[in-house]
Amino acid sequence: MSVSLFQNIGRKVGKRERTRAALLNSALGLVAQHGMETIKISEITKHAGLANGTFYNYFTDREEIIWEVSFGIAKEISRQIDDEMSGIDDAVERVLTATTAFIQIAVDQPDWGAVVISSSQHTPEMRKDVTKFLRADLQLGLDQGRFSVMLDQYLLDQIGSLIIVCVRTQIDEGADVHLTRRVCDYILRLLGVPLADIPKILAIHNRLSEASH
Amino acid sequence: MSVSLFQNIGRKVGKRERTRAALLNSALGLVAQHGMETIKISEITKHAGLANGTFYNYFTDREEIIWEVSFGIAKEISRQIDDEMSGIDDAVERVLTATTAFIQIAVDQPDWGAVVISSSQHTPEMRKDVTKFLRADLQLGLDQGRFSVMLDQYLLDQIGSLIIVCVRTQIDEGADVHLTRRVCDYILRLLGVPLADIPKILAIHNRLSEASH
DNA sequence: CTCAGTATTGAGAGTTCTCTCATTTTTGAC
DNA sequence: GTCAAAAATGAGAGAACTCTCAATACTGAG
Repeated sequence: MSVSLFQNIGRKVGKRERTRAALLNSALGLVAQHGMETIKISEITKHAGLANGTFYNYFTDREEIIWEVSFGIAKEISRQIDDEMSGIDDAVERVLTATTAFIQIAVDQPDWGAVVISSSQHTPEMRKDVTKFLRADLQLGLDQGRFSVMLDQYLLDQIGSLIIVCVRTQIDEGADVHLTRRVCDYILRLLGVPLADIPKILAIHNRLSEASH
Repeated sequence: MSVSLFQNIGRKVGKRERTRAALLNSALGLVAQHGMETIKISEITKHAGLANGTFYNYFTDREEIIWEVSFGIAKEISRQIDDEMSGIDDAVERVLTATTAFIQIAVDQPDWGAVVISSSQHTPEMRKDVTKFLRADLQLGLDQGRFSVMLDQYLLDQIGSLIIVCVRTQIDEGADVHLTRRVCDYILRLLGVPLADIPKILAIHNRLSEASH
């Protein structure tokens, strides 16, 4: 889990791929520290132990490497969430699992979390990506009569922003599973799950998620 | 309402104040267009019809003018909201009025809205300021037994983020009072107001706010 | 080991800004 | 109208980067 994202483990992987991965990793670390906007090419290469000019053998400009870093992380997080969700049928449980897993990953790997936060602000395209995995499950929950809310991009953006605030708070102030539980509570409230039902639902979810680890 | 914020209307106001206001207004417009980070001093002066060096007679650097712009807007919005809230006693109605007024102001004056959005991302201090006006009313609602939720900074940040998403959506896609009504709904749900009570509360609120205009 | 193909290097030309300051212009009290 | 104080000006020194490219170093197939 704590292995770098852009690392080709293959023994005899071409040098080209290794250098490329070094640059991507370096950029990932720096974006996490200083945000996406202010990062310098010369910092990326220096931090990767390479000469300035090497950057331009691999990327045309800052935009390009930032985009690839964001996209790589989004893809990897999606993959991990999909893994965790296989075999869960109940719509409510799926929403909670996806939310919890996403926050867990972003908080465990603060570099990733920082990039997710930056991306959600600067790359609207990425924002939709983050909430995409929720849409189908929310629709399922509506079909099952579990939610009472209007499903559209606005709702997804609102739920996404709750999740982002949860991640940001935990990155700033330290991991705290209570904050994750509270955001699950908030999301269920927002979706129109009756207040009286929520404690039981959360208890079941927490029991399930602890059992699976 | 559509008059510029940093404009001293006084007939014979000192030249110093007028130039200062011109710079602040220019910065406000540019921050709204290009965000807080990437704004250039030379753009500010050019857009204000002044020479480059003049900037430094008034501000030490970019940070300072950005801070003053943000602070000025936050103060003015607070003032306008306070006006609107005088004489409202019911905690729930106060929360809805403050929320609606804030969104209304930010959307009517997109420059202000853009700055509020930028500030909420880059200046944590400003984020607390924006939610400060809510804290007392939420406490009041808890005392009155109207809300069922734990009140702390995390809750305020979450509610603040719902409001910011509402503002951002309306700035991007055009003003739409339905989105404001929906965020009021979401906030009441999040605060633990029973689902069954919410439609009536919102109907009363909308009637009141239309009557007062 | 050889050598052609790859990859890396870093000096520097070019660009874009910030911030200073000697000079010029404007202001307003008398 | 005068004139000292206040304000504005803009050329330019300096800093910080980006991106290029000729030169150099490395790699691995034969």
